[in-house]
Amino acid sequence: MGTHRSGRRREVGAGALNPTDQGRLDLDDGIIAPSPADTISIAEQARPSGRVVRVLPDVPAIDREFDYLVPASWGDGRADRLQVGSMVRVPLAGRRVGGWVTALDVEPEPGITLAELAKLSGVGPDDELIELAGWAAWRWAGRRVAFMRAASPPRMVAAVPVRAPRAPVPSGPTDVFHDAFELDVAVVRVPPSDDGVAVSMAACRLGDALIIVPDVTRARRLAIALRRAGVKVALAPDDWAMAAGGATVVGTRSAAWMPMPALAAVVVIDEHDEALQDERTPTWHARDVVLERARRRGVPSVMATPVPSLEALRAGRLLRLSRSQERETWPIVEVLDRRDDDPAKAGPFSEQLTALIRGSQRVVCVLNRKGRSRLLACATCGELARTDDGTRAMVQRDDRLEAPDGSEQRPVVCANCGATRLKNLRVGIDRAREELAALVGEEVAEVTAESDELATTRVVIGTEAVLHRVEEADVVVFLDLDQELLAPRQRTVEQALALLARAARLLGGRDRGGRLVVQTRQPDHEVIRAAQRADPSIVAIVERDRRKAVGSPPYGAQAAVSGAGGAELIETLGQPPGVQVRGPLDGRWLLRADSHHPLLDALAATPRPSARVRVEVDPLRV
DNA sequence: CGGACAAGCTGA
DNA sequence: CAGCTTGTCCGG
Repeated sequence: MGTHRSGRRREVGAGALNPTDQGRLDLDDGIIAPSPADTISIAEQARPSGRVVRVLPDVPAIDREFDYLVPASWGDGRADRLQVGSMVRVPLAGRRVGGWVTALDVEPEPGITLAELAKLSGVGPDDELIELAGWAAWRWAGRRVAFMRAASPPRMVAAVPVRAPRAPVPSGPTDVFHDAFELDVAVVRVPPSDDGVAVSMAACRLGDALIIVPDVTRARRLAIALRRAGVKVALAPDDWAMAAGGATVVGTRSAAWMPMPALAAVVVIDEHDEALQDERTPTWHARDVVLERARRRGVPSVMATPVPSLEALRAGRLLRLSRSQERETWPIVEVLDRRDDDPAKAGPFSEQLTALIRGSQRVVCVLNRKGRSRLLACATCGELARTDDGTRAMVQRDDRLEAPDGSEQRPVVCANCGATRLKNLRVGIDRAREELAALVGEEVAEVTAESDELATTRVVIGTEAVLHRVEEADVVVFLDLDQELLAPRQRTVEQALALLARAARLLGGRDRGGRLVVQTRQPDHEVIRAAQRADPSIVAIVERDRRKAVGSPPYGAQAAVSGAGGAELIETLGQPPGVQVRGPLDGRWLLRADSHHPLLDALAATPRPSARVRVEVDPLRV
């Protein structure tokens, strides 16, 4: 043996991934003809007589299926309980590993001595989820095992409970949500303070619904609300067994992989939220997983969000309130233009702002300090140091201004007045808190993601996390929205508007009188205009045109390749038709294509090097 | 991933 | 050339 090693290459042809058959990756090895010596040994091998099943071992690096014999001793009933998706333990290369049964009663490849299954551990993902895992492995250039894990119960489940007859859910209003489920895929633009109960109830009236929310707190709340209304709800991932028996499922992004034997409708609440995407590779997005699931099952999907992403708008039809109605659902937005403030002595608090904070009830100040990007402004005229297209902040490196990706450079000169002295606008949150406390003459609490007690002071300050920790406010102030507007990220602008929508949730609609205050040096920015006019379309249109022009998602496909094995992967990938390869920049390559298929098919057909590779499809940072 | 085995390196 | 490290292959 050993003479035909190099012939063992996995063939995953583009043909295996046409739209009707995307779930199947052909994982059989294309084995070349064995040598004569091998042929004799194969001929002498007796065909196994017992049942043979195919198993995908739970070892990400292997990502291949193997055949095993069902032990004769399993005639005690275990053999009957064995099904596609069963979780088993199998011997593999001298050790025992977990795995999933992916096919029953298969014809084993000849010439191989089969080992026996070692243990039947429990119930796992069904056919639908196994196929979906195959599709997701293609869609995010990941390993099937990663998705099979996501689709498996958190603790072993011995058997699926039999479901009691479904209690009817009382009929409800013929509202926008009712209409939305008449479409295949719909996006409903909801008020910023919408809690998702109405859309969820509309889904539950159709049968078992799969409902995705961005965080656990909302999942629990929603589950309680639905149970009160008489819906049988399984909370993901703990109620896995209940879901497998048939129930409405509510949960965070992991819920996208819960078993849904009687799926009737899919709901994604706060579709714009970045928490729906896994930041570890594979960087799968729960929205895209459940939309694909619904499509395959032929059931409707509704995404509800105050600020739909372009991906959502492209996937489904937009339904919205009338202009005047939608306007009522957003708070009043006040813009404090800081371009006129003396940059030499302007701190984070303008005079107007100080007065406003003194004269209000509950105030929440947001000063985001995520990311390391500094923000520079001209010390003379206050103009921000931005790239030519004005979309990103430039940083100072040695004697030059540079774009974060190095694509643009210029001397340290203000683009507006030509002055050469710049000032760093960044202020630490600690200093801002002290300054604010001195200005208002009272205690100001700092709220961070880590702080566990709710702040009791009238005025609080914090990073973005404060918007998740405080339920209600009369004034929410963004001390420095420019930080958000110029962050060197993909979807920066959409995320900035999402942040304002999140603040709007604490304030309620126009009639409550709450105020959303924004300090900025870009008062005409589309994000600010969109919030002022309560019209997220303003951002969507600008952003759509921008992304179409450069072909970024969803108007093109991107993948970032990095890690020790990156160079090798790029090498074997070569130059597939319709795929552009750029880089490396800081050890990272960027692949681009006009659509997913050429890019993802090429990645699927490229064997992974043994060294670690990170492939991010449609990455958040470019 | 982790074991097996081969090829390469070192020191006496 | 034993004894060890490093690299590559492969698993049913």
